[in-house]
Amino acid sequence: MARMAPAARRDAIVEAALAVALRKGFASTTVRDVAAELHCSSGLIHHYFASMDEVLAAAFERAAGRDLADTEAAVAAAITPEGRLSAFFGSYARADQDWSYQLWLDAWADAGRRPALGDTSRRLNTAWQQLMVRTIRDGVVAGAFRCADPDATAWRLLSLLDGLSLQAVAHRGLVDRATVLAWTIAAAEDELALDRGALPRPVTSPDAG
Amino acid sequence: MARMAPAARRDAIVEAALAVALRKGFASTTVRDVAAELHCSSGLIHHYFASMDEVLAAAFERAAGRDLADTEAAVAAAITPEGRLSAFFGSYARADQDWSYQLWLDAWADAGRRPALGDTSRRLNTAWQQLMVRTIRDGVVAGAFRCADPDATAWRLLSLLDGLSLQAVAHRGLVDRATVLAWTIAAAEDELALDRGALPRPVTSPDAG
DNA sequence: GTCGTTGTTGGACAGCCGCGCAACAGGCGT
DNA sequence: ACGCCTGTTGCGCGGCTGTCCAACAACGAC
Repeated sequence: MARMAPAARRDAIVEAALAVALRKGFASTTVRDVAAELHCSSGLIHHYFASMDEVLAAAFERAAGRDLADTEAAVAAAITPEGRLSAFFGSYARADQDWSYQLWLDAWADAGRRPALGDTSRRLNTAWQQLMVRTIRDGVVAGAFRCADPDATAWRLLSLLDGLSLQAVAHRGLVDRATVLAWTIAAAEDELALDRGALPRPVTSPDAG
Repeated sequence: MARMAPAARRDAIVEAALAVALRKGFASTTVRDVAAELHCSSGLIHHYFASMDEVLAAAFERAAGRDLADTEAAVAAAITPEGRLSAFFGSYARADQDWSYQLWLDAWADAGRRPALGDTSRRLNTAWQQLMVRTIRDGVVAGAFRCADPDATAWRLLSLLDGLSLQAVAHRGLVDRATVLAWTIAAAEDELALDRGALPRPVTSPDAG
């Protein structure tokens, strides 16, 4: 493999680790997988990271951070409060993100056993909830929503979304993705004192496989 | 290790696997761990189970099945439809059950990677949902609840409960257990066209640790 | 052009993993 | 008391893992 600047190489490693993790899951991503993805030797990974754990932690942070940024961008791009909230849900429940959501399942399961991963997971989960809190607050200020406790409402909607998504991903087919989205949006309409149908249904790609 | 009757030995293996899994998670529970827990040889486990996946599935089935039976008993013991539904929530969200819920997190995360565990998880999750469906239907027949689609309502309430419980267990302290219970009960009152406060608040033990 | 720094290699290593198997031993029917 | 049945052993296999390291090569400094 061609010689690279340290920063760029480090970046490429994280990116390759993420690509593999998205394909075959967090738990079974190995040093050799990452090396193969990068077409480099396995030793190179350890030249930049003290341990495989660090590689995976960096990959998780990047994946989750990127998803959050995507959702933030989708929310910011919408114009009305209703559109912003729908953009949040639509971005969160994207059909092509099964493996991305699997990363979260892994993180939640291991949070209690691996402190570093647990901290990252807690931090990013809270960031997601706070993004929804801001979206709701803006809507309340604009007079579009009515909500007594945006913080609590955000936790409830996010938890409903997580709980339903969990079934869709872990038990494929038990609950389908379009239903997850429709139910969550309906719940949001109830929480925010909106008429049924007030929140636009985001366009989603069809289920894969 | 002393000779045992096949049924008893099989039982002991499942119990040992469960003990280990509670300590270190399904993903990193190995044949040798279980053998050590039982003070027997690793070969013995494979004399009773075709694969490690089956051992873990059996262990999870036992733990989750026990919880389900407990909840069924609690539901059956209550008299009014409102009492039965509250008993369901109270039993599900018992404060001393962090370890039990951790098993569910592990099972959901590994469901996509271990077929037998995935099947068991799916089956028990559905059984839980069906228990809530029956509880709701009985209440509708008795005239206590109003619900157009008990099946959908059960999935929504269960998913909200799971999503909130997930935060309580994985990110200890972010959401506390009493809040999880209160929010879920309030959501149930909305779903079933009940007045606020119509569902009795179950008594729960205080948070541990 | 030469040298030194450093990104990169690829194999060695010890330690796990699930699984299978031949041998051992305890209890039961006879 | 004998022999059979079967629960039990513990080692070995192939394959995988993370980690380490001596050798190699590309690039910049001088």
